[in-house]
Amino acid sequence: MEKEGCKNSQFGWNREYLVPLGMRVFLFICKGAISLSTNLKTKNQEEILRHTTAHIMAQAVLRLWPDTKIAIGPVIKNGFYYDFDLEHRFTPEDLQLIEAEMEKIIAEKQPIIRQEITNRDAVEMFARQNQDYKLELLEELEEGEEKISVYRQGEFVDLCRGPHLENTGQVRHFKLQNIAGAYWRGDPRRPMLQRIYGTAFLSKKDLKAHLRRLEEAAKRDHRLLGRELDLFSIQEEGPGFPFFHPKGMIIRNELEKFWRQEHRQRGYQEIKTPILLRRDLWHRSGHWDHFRDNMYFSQIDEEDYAIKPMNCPGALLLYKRKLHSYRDFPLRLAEMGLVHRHELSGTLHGLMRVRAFTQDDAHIFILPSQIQDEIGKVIDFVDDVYKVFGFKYHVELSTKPENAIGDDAVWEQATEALQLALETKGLDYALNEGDGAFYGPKIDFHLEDSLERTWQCATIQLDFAMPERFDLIYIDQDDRRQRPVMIHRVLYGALERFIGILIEHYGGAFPTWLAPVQVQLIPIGDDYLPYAEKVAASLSAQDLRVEIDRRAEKMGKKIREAQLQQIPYMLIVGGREEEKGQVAVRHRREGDLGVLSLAEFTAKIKEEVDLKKY
RNA sequence: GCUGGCGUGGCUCAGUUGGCAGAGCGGUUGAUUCGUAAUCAACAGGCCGGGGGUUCGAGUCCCCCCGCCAGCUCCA
Repeated sequence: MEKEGCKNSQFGWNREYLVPLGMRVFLFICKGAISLSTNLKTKNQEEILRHTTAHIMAQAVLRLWPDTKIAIGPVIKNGFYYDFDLEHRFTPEDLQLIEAEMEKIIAEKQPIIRQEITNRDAVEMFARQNQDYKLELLEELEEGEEKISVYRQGEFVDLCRGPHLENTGQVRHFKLQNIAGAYWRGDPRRPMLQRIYGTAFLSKKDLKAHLRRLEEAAKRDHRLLGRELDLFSIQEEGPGFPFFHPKGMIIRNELEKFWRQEHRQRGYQEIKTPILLRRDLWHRSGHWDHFRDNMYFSQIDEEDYAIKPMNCPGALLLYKRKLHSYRDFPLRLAEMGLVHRHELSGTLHGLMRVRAFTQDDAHIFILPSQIQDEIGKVIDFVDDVYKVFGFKYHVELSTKPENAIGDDAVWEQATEALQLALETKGLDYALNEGDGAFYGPKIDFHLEDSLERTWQCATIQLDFAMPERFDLIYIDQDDRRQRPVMIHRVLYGALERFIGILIEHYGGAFPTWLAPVQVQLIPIGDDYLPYAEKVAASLSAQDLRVEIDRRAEKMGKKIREAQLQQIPYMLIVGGREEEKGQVAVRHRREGDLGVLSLAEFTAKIKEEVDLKKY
């Protein structure tokens, strides 16, 4: 590796950034630097590139606003960010300014030098620069690491593990994307910093492709499509409380229909529990202590009530209405339960994050000996359902949170049971420490949407605590009273969020079984309206959703609008079709499919609907 | 909730230094009856998010509130 630049740079440093006397500087310079020519995997190369770009961005910001305190600047999926603390508030125009300054730093081809210094020397150096956040980071490093590494490029130096590129000139294709607030160390009690997000790629082509992908994803935004396709809306009068329009209801109802079929086949019974229940129930369940901040309350006849944020207490009351035998188990009670949660206003997001939503819940009461088997069945159920939609997902196991009920031994037992079930199924999973529900550990299924964000949808929670609190019992084979175990689970998660994800997943082009309008009839002129009516009636009789475009518009316009509405099939009917009892079929993706008899078309689309093809 | 940005017909957006609220799309009506992604014309449509203030005069300037957007935190 060529080190020429490094030599020069020794003299290029700004005085105040000079290493304190006596500090042991290891100038094996580019040792921690990585040349782009090395045959590292592209992903690692991209990460290194992005990390270096983050440093260049911080350097540029410091040049433009010298009083800036820099916090941290890690690589994230598809990019990087850096957090800054400064008086000036960044504007979108500033991003261009910063980019221009970055271009200068890149043109300077500054060598990037790794140095290993003692913590004390680092403290001295960052103290001189008033980099308080770095000092805080150093305090935490103090214990473990004697030597810490810093990376230097020109006048800029940052506490960093590396690795980095050899010099700033190797960064070519980058873009600063947006500005946002972020708490220091993610802690709401700490100062709010200004975060700049950006990305960088090895080639111009990759960068362009990535930016194009983002644009494409933005076009699929369910909030946009929800309006364009007239599926739902959220009015100013009810932030976080979505309205479902007639077309959105069709999707919702189809999802529920599918859900009910599947549950019936798997031995679930459906229930419905009230939305409002007395407040003392919520004390008993632990929600008052652990979930109060997210709950809505009300008064009826001077009694305090709570609007349910979860369905479990209702299901528990239903369980307790009679004595159960071990022979009843697994007792599977499913509920499309409408819950309300007071989410922070800033977190609301279309259908993805709302304040009222319908969980496709179920509470399964089992013997302790049935845990493995039943959890396995639920895992299979989730997989079967997601397959129908063609979703990618990953699984996480969440363990005991700080804010929990029940003792440690029980938690351990429950967590191990879930772990075992996952391993039995051979599923890879990530461990999510401390992220369980307050009453039990859980397995979460995360779906990936078009922007590569992940959303928690299905979750399976094992609960020993609620049965205890509600003193649930069953009678075992020896006529003794025993405590059942309870599983809480959802598949879609929340219908609202799931629909939001579906909208983005399909880009509005719903598979025919879900499409609000499955067939759009397009008569070429008024003369053929009667025939169109006849065709429509025939299809409707087959339980298909048909609309006729009766407007006095030209065919081209009717087709265009049906295309924009992403209607799966357009049937163009004129004199030629009427004569032979046929329809001219156009598919939204495949275009003109030619002429079919009405019977042929009906059979084709029926099959597509029945098989839930997508 | 926090930080920053933004609110003008249904939608996308114009609107000089404060001086008569506009366009395109959509809608309605009329004409047109058409063969695989936009026919023509006319008309209607706005408490410029809400409330205070400054001013002879506020869409425009100031303050408060509400909502939305990007994130943070939190979550189905």
